[in-house]
Parts: sequence; C-alpha cells; structure tokens
Amino acid sequence: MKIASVIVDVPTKQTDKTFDYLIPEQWNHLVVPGMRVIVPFGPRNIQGFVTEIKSHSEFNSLREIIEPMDLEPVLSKELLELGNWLTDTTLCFRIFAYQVMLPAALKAKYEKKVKLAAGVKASDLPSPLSHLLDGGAMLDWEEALKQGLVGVLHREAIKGNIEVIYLVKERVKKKHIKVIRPAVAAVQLKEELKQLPANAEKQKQVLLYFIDQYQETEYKKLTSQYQLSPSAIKALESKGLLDGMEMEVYRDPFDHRVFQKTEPLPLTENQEKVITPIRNAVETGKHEVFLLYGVTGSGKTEIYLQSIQKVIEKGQEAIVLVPEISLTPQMVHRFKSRFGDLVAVMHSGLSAGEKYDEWRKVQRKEVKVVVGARSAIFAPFENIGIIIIDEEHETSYKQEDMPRYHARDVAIRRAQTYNCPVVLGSATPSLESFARAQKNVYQLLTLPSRMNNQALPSVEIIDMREELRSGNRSMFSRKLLELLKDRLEKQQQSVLFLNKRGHSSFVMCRDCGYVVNCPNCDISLTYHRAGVRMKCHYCGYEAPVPSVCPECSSEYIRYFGTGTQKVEDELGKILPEARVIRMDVDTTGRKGAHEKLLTEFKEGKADILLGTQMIAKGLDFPNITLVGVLSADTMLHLPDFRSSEKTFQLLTQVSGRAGRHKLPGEVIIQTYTPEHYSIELAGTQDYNLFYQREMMVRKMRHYPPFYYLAMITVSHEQLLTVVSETEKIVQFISSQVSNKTVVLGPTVSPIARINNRYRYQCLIKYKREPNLYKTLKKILDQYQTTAKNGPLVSIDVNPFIMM
DNA sequence: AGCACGCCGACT
DNA sequence: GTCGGCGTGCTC
Repeated sequence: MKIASVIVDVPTKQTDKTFDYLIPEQWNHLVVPGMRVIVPFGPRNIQGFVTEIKSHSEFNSLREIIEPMDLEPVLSKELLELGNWLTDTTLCFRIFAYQVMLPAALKAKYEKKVKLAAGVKASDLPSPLSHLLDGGAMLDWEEALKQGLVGVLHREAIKGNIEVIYLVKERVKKKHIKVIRPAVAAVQLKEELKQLPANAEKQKQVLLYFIDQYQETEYKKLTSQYQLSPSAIKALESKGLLDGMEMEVYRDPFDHRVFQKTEPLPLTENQEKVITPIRNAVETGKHEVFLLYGVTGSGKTEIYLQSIQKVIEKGQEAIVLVPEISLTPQMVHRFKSRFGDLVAVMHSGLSAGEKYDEWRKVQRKEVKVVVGARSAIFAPFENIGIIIIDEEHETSYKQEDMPRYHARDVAIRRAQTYNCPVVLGSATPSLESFARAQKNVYQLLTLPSRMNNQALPSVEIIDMREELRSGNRSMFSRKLLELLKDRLEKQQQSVLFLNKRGHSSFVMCRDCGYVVNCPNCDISLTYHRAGVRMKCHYCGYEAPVPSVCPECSSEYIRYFGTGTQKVEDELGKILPEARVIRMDVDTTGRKGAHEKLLTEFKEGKADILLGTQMIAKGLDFPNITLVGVLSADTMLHLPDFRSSEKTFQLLTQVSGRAGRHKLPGEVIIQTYTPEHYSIELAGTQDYNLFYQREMMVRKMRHYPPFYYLAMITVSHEQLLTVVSETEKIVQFISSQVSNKTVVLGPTVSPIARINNRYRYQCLIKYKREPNLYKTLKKILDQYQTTAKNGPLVSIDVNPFIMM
C-alpha cells in the first residue's frame, strides 16, 4: 500500500512535521501531493495536506487516510515548495504557510457530536440522554456542554453506550444550480413531439421550448415560465430526451455591472520607453525586477494594462497586487473593462464564498488576470508571465501575523520559478526598493512627468505655530480658509485630509485629558459606535463608555474619533454653505458605503470631501483643485524608523489628488514642524532629495536598507521574568553572531503590556549573518517546547510595525 | 489544539 | 475510599 506524508492542521511546535498514513486502495491513484485529506489524529479526525507519496515509512503501525477532501490538489507542486520556503524564511509552522495560500473557505471546520453506539437502545440511557439521542439523533458536543451533560456523557462513553464522532466539514459549499439540456438532436425532439399523448400538454410545451431554444436552460427558469411541476421534466428525462445536471456557478460580485470595453491607449514617448524593457522581458521569459518610478498621474496603470496584454497574447497569466484601500471599484473597472471576463478580483470586501469562487476561476484556468490585495500573490496560476505590484511602498503588503511574509518577496520568489518579470510601481518607492534600483539589483524605469504634461500641483506649507502666534486658534489656517472659500465660489471641489494619529478612535476627557485605557493592556480602548461601547483590539476587553470621567468626574468625557467629526462641525460653523462629505470608519462601515460616498462626490453633490487615510489613494476626479492636509506631522512622532518615509509618501500621495485633469491644482499642508525634511521635501515634491536625506539617517542609525532587521518579542505575566528571559536571548544571540551585528535589548515594547502580559523586545541589526535563521529557530524551539506558563516568544524578520 | 493519563485535595 | 482539579506528553 502507498503511504502519504501529511502536514496536519494543528499549529504547534510538536506537530510541525509530517505524519505518515496509509492510502486506502480505492483512493490509490487519486491521492497526490497538494491535496487535502481527512486523517485520524489521536482520538479525533482532522484535516491535513499531503506533501509526499512514498512506499516506505519509518513507523510500523500506520493508520489509514479516512477520505480525500479534493478531487484535484489545491496546492500545486510550486505552491507546496513556496509554502516550505515561507516556513523557512518567516519561521512559522508549515500548516500556516499552506493555509495562507488558500481562500479561507478551504480551512476546515470541526464538529464534535455524540450518538448512540451500535446495538444500544436509547431507553437504556439515563433520562436526559435517552430522548436527546432517540432515533439515532446526533447531539452537538457544544450543546451538551452548555446543558451540563459532560459528566453523564463521559460515564456512558466508558460503558460503551455512546459514541463520540469527529466531523471535518468544508466551510463553504460550491454553489450549484440545476440545468436541463436536450439529450438528443433537435430533429429527434420534433419526432418525439408528434408521438406525445394528446394529454401531455406540459411535456409538449417543454419540448417546443427546447426545439426553439436548443441550449442549456436553468431548471428554475423552465418551471417558473411554464408553471411546471417537476414531473413533466422527469418524464422527458426518463425518455432520454432531456438531461438534468448540476452545474457549478460563481457568485459574481460584479454580475450586475456592464463594462464598456476599452482599447489600449496610445502611449506617450515616455511610456513607450518604459514599457519596452518590460515587454522584452515578457517576450523572452526573463526574470527581472523593474522598479517603475512614476509621479502620480504619469500613466502607470496603462503600462500595467499593456504589459498584461502582451502576457495574455503569449498565453500566460498575470498577477496584479494593489493595496487593499485602493482596490476601489474604479480600479477594478479599469481591468475589467480592458480584459473583461478574464479578470478575477480578490479583496476583503467579498464574502468567503465569493472569494472562494474567484479562486476557483483561477484554479480552473478560466481567467488570465488576478487583481487583488496582498494574498492574491498566491493565486494558483501555473504559467505566470508577469507579476505587478502597484504602490509598491505600501506597508500593507507585509502581513503582520503568521506567516509574516512580505508580498514583494513572495512575488520575486514566484517570478524566479516562472522566469518572468516583476514590476514594482510607485510614485514614492520604498527606500529598500529604490536603493536596490540604485545598485542595479532592480532595473529602474522612470516616468518623470504627468500625462499631457499637466503641471504637478503647487504645494504650500503653512506653519501652524505662526498661525497660533497671530491669534488664529482654529484648525484651519487663514490661507486654507481663503482657498476653500475661493473654490466654493468657483464651484470647484476640495479635499481635506486628516492624518489620524497612531491608532483609531479613543475616548478622552476634555477637562483633564484622561484617556480610557484597557485594564489588561497598555493601550487605549477603541470606540465602537454599535452599542456605544469601547473595545480593546488586543485582548477583546469591552466596557460601556463612561458618562463621567473616572479621574476628575467631568461630564465632558467623550469619543474623540479620528477627529473628522470635529472638523466637520467646525466647517459647518465657518463655511455653513459648503456641502461636506465625511469619510472615515464611521461613515464607511457598511458594505458599499465607501463607493456610494465617492460617487456622490464625483457627481458634484458636495463641495468638500473630508477624510482620513482612505481618501489618499485612487481619487481621480477632474473637478478637484484644492487639497488641504490639516496636520501633516501627526505620524512623525510614532516609534517607527519609517515614520519620515511614511509621512513623505502620504503627503506626496495626497498632493497628487489635486489638479489631475485640465484645471490646475493647489495643495496646502498645515504642520507644526515645517522644518522637518520629510514635510519640506514633500512640499517641493522632491523624491530624490528626500531619498538622499533619509538614506543618510538610515545609514547613521543602522537601519534598512543598510541593515536587515529581526525583532524578537518576549512576553510573560511577570515583569522580572520577561526582562531576564529577554536578557538571556540577547546574550545567546550575541554569542552566535559576528561582531558587526548589533543586538539591542532588552527594551520595553512600545505596547508594554497586552492581556496582562509584559512585553520586552530584542532588535537585531545585521548585514550578513548566514546562520541567523538557524539561531532564531533554535530560540523558537526552546521556548515553544517549554511549559505553557513560560515566556512566549515571537519573531518577526524584517518587521514593519515595531510594536 | 484536544485529549488521555496521572497524581494530589475535598467530599459522599 | 471516589470525584475531579489541571500539569505533562502524545498524536503517524
């Protein structure tokens, strides 16, 4: 009998290896690597991934695979290998690496049930069980737990009267509809029509329909159109004239929309210059990474579209990654209207079932292009011709929980295996990428000017300290107010951008400044409008919003939100005639609200669009001629070495919203630190100078791209234990690495406590350390094996969030 | 993760 | 003497 090596769905150190199972004869040829199977594991049944088929095992008493869950593997050979690579490079469990590559719908759901053992009568059991299990009924274990039946069940199980059953279930079913199609030629249908008994009126109608419409038809449509009972169709089916079958259908989220087909636009001279090397790489099947550096509005998307066109012509497939927040309907529209049904879209707005359907389209090779957020990088294509990452600098490409991968790294890895180009596009490339381009690791392609040579908007930086000194205490500088009024008169549109500080909405006392914190974590609670409650995002603690301040008993304790509410109120006072649309977590919570608000703004139903992060991208409306940034520096003081870079990127991004069409644009940036280079240089929109300045800082402080980072976070209930354990780790690493490597710590984490566990960090900065991963793995092995009340250790290689 | 096995305290 | 607490170790 053949043997399968299986990675089981149990994410622990001890089970992070393959387990061997016998393949029952009947599945012998079906079970292949990459397939999900149900296997017995101890007393229960769980899901697992087959990684290998072999004929020998070191174990002598193997159990059998219970059942395969797929007819064809869900992970190709390439993806299995990619999963192993992910495991090694991000130091996670293999099961996590496999699961992250699949839609959530394919993750197993487990159910534990109780039923009567064979040959036992329900009446033999004690009273509560006897009727619950009567007639072979299955009792849900959770349900039994709630009713306090565990003790009884336990006793009966020992006696052998009941049986515990472990079920592995799919989360989402494929959606099917029943269709009917003619089973014989149309001529023959006509023949049969004549032979029908005179009273077979309904059958006659159905036959006439199929003679007229010789095609597959939805069962429901037939029955409702002719008011049929199923029997008429059944009769025809049994005569062999019609064929009924289940057909898999997709939940198409864009079903109701019609896409006007667009043709490739003529390229400018610059675009032509830039696309040529990409086309060549596609043509010759050469792996190369291009950094497409092009200012906002320089026509990067058209480059993507035409490169993909080339790939499709060559019979290959394309993956396009777009940050979640710019995966707007407009963006999707551009791809759908160029490539029509060949596009699958994957983003968080879809339901689990819809995501699964989009994934199936890729798996069944029914599409050629995938447009999606981070996880779309794992699209199960098998002949990739190009991978494009738009807004390459976006931090959302790094996943913050296991496996902590960066989509850019995965993209390059996959492109290497498929010998195809990667295009990283940005108006403000990440320092890492730009530095690589400078060193010719990546090939730099530049689009220096906007299409049609529109001027970049003029940017003015306003020193808010100056405003305060001259007696203006409002949040609008005099200049910004003046321009807002001007745009109102001219009936042009403005965008006001509020940079939210650190985390989201919190509750604060206006009198004493008290902020409501989580009692278990050193972090403020987040306000949730539903139920007027506050929640902790880290431990789940919940509390109602207090009516008086616990510190000073003031009644003026309230939700501070992202500040947009406050800005809106103030706007209402000073510009009462302006129509304002506010976009933040509160107003865009519902599905589709985001799109609806933007459409309203586009249609000119408002003069001012006010919002946070989420309006920084993708807005491309002709009538926007003014962009105001209310507070540019809120992000600058976060404990993050990338804060300058992020500030510069965000300001540049926002500025790009103005004057993208015929009308010239103006940008006002309000700040308390106008002298900071990231703000000053965002003002002059000088990426190159910013790059040089920031590189100097990074070099001095030993940060990327000069050094690589690895962050170790240790947590424990006892402060002293955390400190001493972190110290031990620091010592151990120091002893293992070269003296050129910097090992910092123990340092308190920026979030000093989560869920009553204190947190300390150790930061490693290194240039070349070939054995570091092995060393880190050793640390993980050590701590994941020791007792549960011991310290927890997590490691993030190339961290993006330093908390 | 779940679950069994196993060794100590408070009860019929 | 037993029921049940959760500490430890195993699952091919």
